[in-house]
Parts: sequence; structure tokens; C-alpha cells
Amino acid sequence: MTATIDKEARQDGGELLRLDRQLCFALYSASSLVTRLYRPLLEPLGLTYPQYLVMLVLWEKAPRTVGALGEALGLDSATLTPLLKRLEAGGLVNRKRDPADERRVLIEPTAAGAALRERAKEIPKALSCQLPLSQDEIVDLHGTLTRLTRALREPEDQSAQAG
Amino acid sequence: MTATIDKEARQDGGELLRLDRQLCFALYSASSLVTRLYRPLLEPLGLTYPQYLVMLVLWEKAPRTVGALGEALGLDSATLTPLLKRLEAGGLVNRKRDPADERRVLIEPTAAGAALRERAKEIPKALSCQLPLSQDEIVDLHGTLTRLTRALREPEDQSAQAG
DNA sequence: TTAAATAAGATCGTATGCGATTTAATCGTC
DNA sequence: GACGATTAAATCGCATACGATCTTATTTAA
Repeated sequence: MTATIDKEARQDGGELLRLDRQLCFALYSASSLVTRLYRPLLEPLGLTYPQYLVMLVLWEKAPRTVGALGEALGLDSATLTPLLKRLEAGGLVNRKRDPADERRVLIEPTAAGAALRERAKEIPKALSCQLPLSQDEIVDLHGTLTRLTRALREPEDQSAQAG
Repeated sequence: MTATIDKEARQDGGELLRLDRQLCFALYSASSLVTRLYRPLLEPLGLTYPQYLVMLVLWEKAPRTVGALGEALGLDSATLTPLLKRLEAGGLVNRKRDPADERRVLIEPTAAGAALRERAKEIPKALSCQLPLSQDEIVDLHGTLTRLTRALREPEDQSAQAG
């Protein structure tokens, strides 16, 4: 018992509070730095990074409702509505009420928005060159993050199984 | 040549543009979801997540200049100045000009800010319980992200060796 | 069938983030 | 010792983010 120092006393909880120990900060930093790499590539296209994400979703399938976009990206209408209005003002998407359900707003790329896709194709290639990680590391990292995201997005699976 | 379809044609560049293929989006999603886990834990302390990061840095060493905080967190004065003013308004930090160099502003926790550290100690524990990853995965992920961050933050090591 | 409940977006207020500029203080050089 | 260059914060403008509320349209139920 003499060698075993009380954990709380030894660490003072301070070890756990060190910035470089926080997974959240590692995520936060990496995310903003990678986003920063996109900026110069997206600027010629007239897109911000979140706008680029919205266009990625729309290029896959359109039209989509604001809600469906939010579902795909993890954003709500408070964020998306102004963003979509800016994309509309920039001539990249159309917004129109769904005639079948006037509550919904359908978003789809305009011709200009669709055309932008061709130029966007260069971005993933250009970007992956700048990432200081091996292919294996990228695949691994992507897999871990996807699992993390999926698990955190699940609503309430805790009733019977949890962890 | 019949079986070998042109790569660009086969993928249409579209594979590369799929949202679920983007490392950036995996990072972006994971980061916001994890940040969201902090919100309910930080709210009782009266802190937002970026404010919590600032306090983590200050709890390690204080006083610090605005610039030093920005260096540690990857933020600039445009973000930090208003944030620090809010922390000051909340009574958690003091801001005063460095007498030795009036350009600098020194930030340090108040007594209340220092005391908050005790309550914050519970947060990393509470949070790690909510992460659906094994210890190994967390360590691995943290390591990869740290390397990524470090590499992306390095300025220009390309010329020869810099330093 | 119509009033209550619900659903989908929009809006408001507040807090980041960041590029660009501004202001004030210090440094370098002559 | 004066003056231009540099540095440190602050400020401005714009674009996310998000909790809370509001409005309108649809669905449910009595």
C-alpha cells in the first residue's frame, strides 16, 4: 500500500484535463485544419466548406428536402435555411415548396450547380495529396470515425444492450 | 480494352465525391457529435466547448497572452478576444495588459475560474464512458489525429529542413 | 369535421470561426 | 533619437452552428 499512491492525489485529476490528452481536442483540431486545406480549393468554386458538403449530398441525389439534407449532414434548419438561401442567391440551387406537402421545401442543383460538379471532382484528389497520412492510415482513420459517428448518432439503443 | 473501362468514366469522379468517402466529413461529423456530448456536461459549469478548451489551457499554465492561447488552440485573436471577454464577464478570467509590453494582454483564471477546475475533473471521465470505442481504439485514434494535426501545423519544412 | 397534436421550415439570439483591416506599442536601423 | 517595419490585439464583415420559438401545413382524434 505504500507504493500505491491514491490515483486522484497522484494525478490531481490534472492529467485527465491536459489538453493534449483530450480526444475531443484532437478531433476538433484535425477537423479544422483539414477544413482549412479545403478553403483554397473551394474558393475558386465560390463555395464554403459546409456549402460544399451540401452540394456533395445534392449531387448524389436530388431533389431533397431541407430535413433530408439535415439528416445527411447532421445540421438543422436553423443552419441550413440561411446557407441554402446563399446557395440559391449564388445560382447553384433551386428551392421550391413541395406541391404534395407544402410544409416541405425541395432543394435541387441548378444547371450551374450541376456543372460545378465537374470542377469539384479535382478536389478530393488534390486534397488527399496534402494529407500527411498513408493510404492505410487514412482508411483506418476513416473507418474508426465512421463507426464512432454511427454509434453516436444512434438514438437510444441502451435499453437492453448498452455498453 | 472491352473489359477495361476508363477509370474516369467508370467512376465519373463520382465515387470520389461521395459524402461517405470524405475523410473531412468523417472528421467534421465526429468532431461535432463529440462536442455535442460535452454540451450537457459543460452547461452546469457555464462554459461553452471552446471556452472549456481555453480554461484547460489556462489551468495548465497561466498567465498566458492571447497569442499563446491562440497558438495552443489554433485560434486567432478575432475568435479569442470576444470569447475571452465573455469569460471575463462571467468572472472566470482576468485580462490585463502586460506592463513589460503593452501590446500584450495577459489572461489568467480568477479564483472562481481556478475553482471551476475541480468540477471540470469529472468531465473527461463522464465523457469517456459515453464514447463507443475501446481503450485501444481511442489511443490509436488519438495518436493518428495528433500526428495529422502536428504535420498540418508545421509551416514550411519543404525547403530543406527548416527549424 | 373540426380542434388538438404533430411535422417542417423559418426566424431570433447568442457564440464561434476566419479573412482583412485597424490601432497601438515595440523594434531596427540609421 | 526619429522613423519605418514589425508585432499583438482589437475590430469589422460574413458565414456557420444551435437552442428556443414561431408559423404554416398536415395528420389525428374526438
